[in-house]
Amino acid sequence: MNISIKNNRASGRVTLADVARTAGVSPSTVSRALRGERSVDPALIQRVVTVSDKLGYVPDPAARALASQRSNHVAILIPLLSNTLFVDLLDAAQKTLRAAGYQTLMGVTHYDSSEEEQLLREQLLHRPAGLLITGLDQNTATQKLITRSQVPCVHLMDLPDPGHTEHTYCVGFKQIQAGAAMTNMLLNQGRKRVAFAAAQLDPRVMQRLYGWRSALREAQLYDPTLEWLNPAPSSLALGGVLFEQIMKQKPAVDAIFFCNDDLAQGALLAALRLGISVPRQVAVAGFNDLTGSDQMLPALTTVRTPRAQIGQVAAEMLLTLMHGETPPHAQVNLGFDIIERQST
Amino acid sequence: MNISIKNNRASGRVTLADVARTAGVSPSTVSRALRGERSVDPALIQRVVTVSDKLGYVPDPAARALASQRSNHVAILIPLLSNTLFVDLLDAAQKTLRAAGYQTLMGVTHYDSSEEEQLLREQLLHRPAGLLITGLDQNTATQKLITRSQVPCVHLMDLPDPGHTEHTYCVGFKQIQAGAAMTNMLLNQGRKRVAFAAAQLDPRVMQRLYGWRSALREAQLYDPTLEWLNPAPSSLALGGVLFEQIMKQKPAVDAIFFCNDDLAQGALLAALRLGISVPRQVAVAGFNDLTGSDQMLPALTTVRTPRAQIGQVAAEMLLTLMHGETPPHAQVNLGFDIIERQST
DNA sequence: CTGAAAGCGCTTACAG
DNA sequence: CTGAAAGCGCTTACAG
Repeated sequence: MNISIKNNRASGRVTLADVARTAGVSPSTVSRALRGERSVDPALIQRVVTVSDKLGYVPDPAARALASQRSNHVAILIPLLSNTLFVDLLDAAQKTLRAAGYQTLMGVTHYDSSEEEQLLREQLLHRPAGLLITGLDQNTATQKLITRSQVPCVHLMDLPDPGHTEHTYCVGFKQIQAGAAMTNMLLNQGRKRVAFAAAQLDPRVMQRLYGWRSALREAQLYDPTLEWLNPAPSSLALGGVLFEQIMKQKPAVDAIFFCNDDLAQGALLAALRLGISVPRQVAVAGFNDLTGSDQMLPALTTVRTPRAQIGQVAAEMLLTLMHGETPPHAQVNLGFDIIERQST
Repeated sequence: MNISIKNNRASGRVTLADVARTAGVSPSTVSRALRGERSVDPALIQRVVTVSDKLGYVPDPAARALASQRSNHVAILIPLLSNTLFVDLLDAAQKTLRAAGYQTLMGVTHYDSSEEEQLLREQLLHRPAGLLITGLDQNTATQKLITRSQVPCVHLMDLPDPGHTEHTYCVGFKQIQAGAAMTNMLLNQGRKRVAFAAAQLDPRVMQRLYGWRSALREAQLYDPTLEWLNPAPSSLALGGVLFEQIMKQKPAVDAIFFCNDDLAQGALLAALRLGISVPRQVAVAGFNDLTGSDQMLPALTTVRTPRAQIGQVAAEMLLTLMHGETPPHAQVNLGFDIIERQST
């Protein structure tokens, strides 16, 4: 007796047809039963599942994708892999999605909207079941691609202004509010000359800048010469450079709010090197609460952003959408926390 | 006239059949021409390519995968996303692979060999064209999966002992040599009581430990009580803790070699907090040259590992393998550099 | 060098 | 609730 009578294909793969034959039902029924489609006799479901398990049947994703025009891939677009922020997002989303049976297709845009568009085009070929995309600032072509593809999409990290785009799904927090909140905290501590130092200058960084501006304007302390905007990529080293520049050119500054923790950490290390006392002479604040910020000397005051949670909640919202259901809220605000440590 | 006479399918998608019809050749020929198969009339290739471009034809990956039993996915398995080391690997590999038309399927194993096995099983369902996998320490089931799948595979970050596994493709460096080299450098600087502090304790960390041991044994300075091995995940905070422990319990130690830079950075920050002078009282060395190590105070002496290069070269080797060719060398040693800074 | 035909392994209207 | 049939869009022996 040859066991292979159950399965006479060359590949050795157990197919849906094998399960159907063994269970004594049609392939259609196996397909429906296994996908949990309603309107299949519970007894049959039971039988099909049993046989399927016994034979060790696993559906072929390619065949499924071809027939249904929808794969089990979920595409995710992030700007960079060199910023832990986005890696945390990716990690959390990927974990949630995998648990639900989806494979993550990652794309790195390098903050380049045409690269983003090209990447999306490629990913769309795989007919992803869903799409996760960082930010709200896609170019027109990309927006069209998303709309036309009909693929459910959730945006990460930011929220639109109220009134606009009610139909855009997103999970994040108000960057502008976070920028204002940290600035206000510094003002409440009695700081009068608060600089804003930023790199990369992506749309979310700009929002934080606007928050800083509005808080200072409200306090009648806005001084445009205290904006230090550098389009270069964010890094520890650049933070040190910016810090030194500011201290040299604006010695009266009594606080510096950096748009990202790596810059602020670099500033703290530069302060140690230069013998500048933080926070006595100048307060230093960061953004994101990245690894190491709590270990710095002095420990860094920063804004803790719920990026892992954003990744997870966005993935869950996407899952809902992919099931054809409507999430209770199209926009989810996960907020942020001001973490006061010793650097301010 | 309706342009859609060229294409009467509901999906609106331009298919290979559309190209064949328009070019006046058979689908087989289009398929062959587009995949650059030898033995197609150059004139026909020309014609097919032109028509294909004009119609904007893009092959459907799912159909291709189903028919050919091979997708354009490349699976990559890494332990963690929270260690920049692996993210650098992923980033470089992904970049190289994408340029060659492949989509990266990432799997995060959490240093768990049965999770690794499960992940690989899932990835194999997508019939990847190639596989990149961190380390050489897969469990038996995983090894069998790889072998049976016939999918070309390249291992990352480590090299096998000479003599064994000539048929295992890998790109990395000798972890044991790197461990010994850093230890010898410390000894050459006149250090006599060199501790080794490690976390995570994955196979590569253990190799570094063996390198440290052998160097100290050779110098007749080996002291087993100077091994600080902690299985917890590596982090800045843990580095600080280990540093404090060692200094308290082994005050005579004059150098500490940490198995990873995050630990060493944490140690440096702890030293600042505790008022312990580095390198005067104790030298501190790390491993990997991660972001920020050059910015520390004092700047961290470490082993620079060519992880981005490893990711790229491994991807290139995999590409060769996927084309059915044999790479000139099955094992590529990319070496490492000792970076002497101020902490030693 | 080229084509007709079968097949990859599923899903999904369409009937019943 | 179930099944027969067509079809998803390619590739690949097999002939010629």
